[in-house]
Amino acid sequence: MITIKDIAKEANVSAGTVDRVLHNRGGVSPKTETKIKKILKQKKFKINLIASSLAMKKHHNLATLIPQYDEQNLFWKSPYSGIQKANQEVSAYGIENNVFFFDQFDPKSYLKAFRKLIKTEPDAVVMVPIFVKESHEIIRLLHLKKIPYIFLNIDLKGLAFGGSGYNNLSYIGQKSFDAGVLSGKLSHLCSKNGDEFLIVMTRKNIHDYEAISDRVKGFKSYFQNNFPDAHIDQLKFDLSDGFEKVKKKINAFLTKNQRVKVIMVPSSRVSYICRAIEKNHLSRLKIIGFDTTPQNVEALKKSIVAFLISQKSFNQGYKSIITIANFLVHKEMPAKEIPTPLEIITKENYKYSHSEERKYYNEN
Amino acid sequence: MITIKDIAKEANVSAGTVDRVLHNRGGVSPKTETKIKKILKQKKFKINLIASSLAMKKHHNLATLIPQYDEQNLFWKSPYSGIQKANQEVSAYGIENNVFFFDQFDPKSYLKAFRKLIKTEPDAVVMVPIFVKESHEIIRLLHLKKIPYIFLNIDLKGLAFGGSGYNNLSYIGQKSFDAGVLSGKLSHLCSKNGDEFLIVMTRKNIHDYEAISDRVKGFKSYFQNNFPDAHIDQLKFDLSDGFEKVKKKINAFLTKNQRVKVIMVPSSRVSYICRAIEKNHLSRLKIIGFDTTPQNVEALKKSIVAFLISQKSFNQGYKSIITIANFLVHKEMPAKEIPTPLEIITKENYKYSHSEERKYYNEN
DNA sequence: TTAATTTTCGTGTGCGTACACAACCTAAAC
DNA sequence: GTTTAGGTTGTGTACGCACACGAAAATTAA
Repeated sequence: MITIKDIAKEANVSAGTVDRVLHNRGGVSPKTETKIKKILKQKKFKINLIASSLAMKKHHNLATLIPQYDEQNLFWKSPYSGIQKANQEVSAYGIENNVFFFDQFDPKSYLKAFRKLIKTEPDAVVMVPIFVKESHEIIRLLHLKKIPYIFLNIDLKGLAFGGSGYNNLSYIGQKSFDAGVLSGKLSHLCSKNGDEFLIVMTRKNIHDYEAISDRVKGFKSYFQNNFPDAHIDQLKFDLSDGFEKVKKKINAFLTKNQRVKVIMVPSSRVSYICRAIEKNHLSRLKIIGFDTTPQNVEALKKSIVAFLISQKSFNQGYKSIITIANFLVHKEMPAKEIPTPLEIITKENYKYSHSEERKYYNEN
Repeated sequence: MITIKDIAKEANVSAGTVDRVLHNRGGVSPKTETKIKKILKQKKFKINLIASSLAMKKHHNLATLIPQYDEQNLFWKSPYSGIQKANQEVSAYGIENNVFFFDQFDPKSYLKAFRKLIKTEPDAVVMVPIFVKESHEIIRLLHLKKIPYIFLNIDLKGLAFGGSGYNNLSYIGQKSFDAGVLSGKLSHLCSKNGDEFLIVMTRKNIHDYEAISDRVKGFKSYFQNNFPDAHIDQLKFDLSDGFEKVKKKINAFLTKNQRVKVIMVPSSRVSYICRAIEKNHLSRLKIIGFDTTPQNVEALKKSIVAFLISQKSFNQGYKSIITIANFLVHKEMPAKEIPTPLEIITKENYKYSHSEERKYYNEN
């Protein structure tokens, strides 16, 4: 292993000088600089990240703003687990991450959590910008205080204060449109000529609306581009609709439209829909949904759901922290968009995915 | 962040003493030991791995034995890229990995590469045990020299020298049978009642035989368990069969058996088979194959292939090195089997997978 | 009681890098 | 020739931990 000292000796200078050219810190004569650079290349010197980050050890202070999960809504447990794992890893680099939770249905709790957050004077923020108006305020403040921030899971677009768009370092999440396209492809693959398709939308989590509508757009666009004659129906339910009403409506529809053979549910509530569908309909249906919530996986295992498209939200949470940590410690500029893989999950490959995640689920 | 010094101060001892109880190095009175342990727990002290591995700096010496890739056979490029990435990461931990290549069709080159390898006196070995007899010899020597080893990609089973099986620390690779089951599921999903299925086997890479036959077994077992009436045909080609012969045979078969609608190729040679099939047949076929070689991905993008099941061999290579590095540095015992996720790749989600891998492909 | 051991513990150094500070050297200004 | 400013370079310390060495304390033997 080549060290700075080795290079220094070779170039007849001190380690400090080598360090200066390594970091373009200036104050080195052109002559010695080129000399050192040559030796650096020749000996293939690579900075020892271990020693480097130990030496830096600027204690960084992160903050994360995400929705609280509960029994009814486990979706946000997964990214939180990923965040926890990342927290553990980066703590050795002198990075501490404070997580602040809010109620995903209550804008006020969102602002309240942020006020607590900002008091800790974080060096960077990871946030899930659920509420448009409130997020705008939050981002304005972050912008003012020059605190870098990244978006997790929701790619909020909005006019920033210097012009152009928000200045989030990066967005980490799924490309919902493409996920929809994929669901279209899968739907088509498991259909035959003459089959009809049904999209079932629930609007339980209003904030998902953007992502859900993008998925629907992607789904439709797949057929538009490849099989424009395909017949696609759509059912919409609202928060106010109780389970019984959903049940009635959907089964009536399926009875009337016997040629519907594939159902796509563009949200994580596919298992809920499945429960509403009567057995005699289920047998002819291929059902495709999103996200590997415990209930959805259950339906997958029972072969009620054919495919789940996972956004690997555990990895999203994990990656968000790692990304911003690398930015703080190694000044590594992240990509503006870090899309999550679109993972196709079936009964047969579920057990091989999410293995690290399961470890964390059980530990907490 | 809690440091050893913090603990030492709290316990009115020196850092050295704390270090002794942390590593069970003995020479500490029971009284102070319990006291320190209590504070350790109470303060939730975690060793700073960064500083730890910097201080240890035991220079470990790894060795890897894998097949050489070439233009004809790009399969092994992918794990090698993963290994390279891992090499770079662990080099900071004072771990150096020497890679030795051999010709995957030549047992002699396998032994020759190993002889070179063993001269470097490695502390641990990552190997792809392609040849049964020769591997037995190699493993015997490793066993004798008490050098730990792990299997990559091929889970060779054999009687060891103390009894029971080989003592590889771990196997990292795909569970071929389950991959076959998955291919069965996908095949069935994109078929309709009365469709027939065709398995096309090529035996170009003889060493894959085990994995390939396991995939076929898995495929069949899926139908056995779920749709025992399904009609499954099988075509086998040999090394000696030229492309023209393959073409003739397969097209004749497809002409004769018009009800064949799904083809499963249990190897990475699916694009080769596709090239052999005439256009008029292709249009009615759904084709499923394995591994994301450049040619296969090309066929996927052209919608000739419907699904590829990827074994993420880049990750396999990467993980093999990381695993053994963790074993050497942190004495972390790996799982006996580390199965790779069974990733389902379609035209629509390809671009979101293998993103890190592509980076390495381009760099090298 | 003192000497010889053994147990228990503190100190110091090094791992490779980052960075502040000090020291030096050159050349211009007086 | 002396001063001074500016450009260059060397030195020292810290980061948190591991480990060797030796000192102090406790125990046993004489």
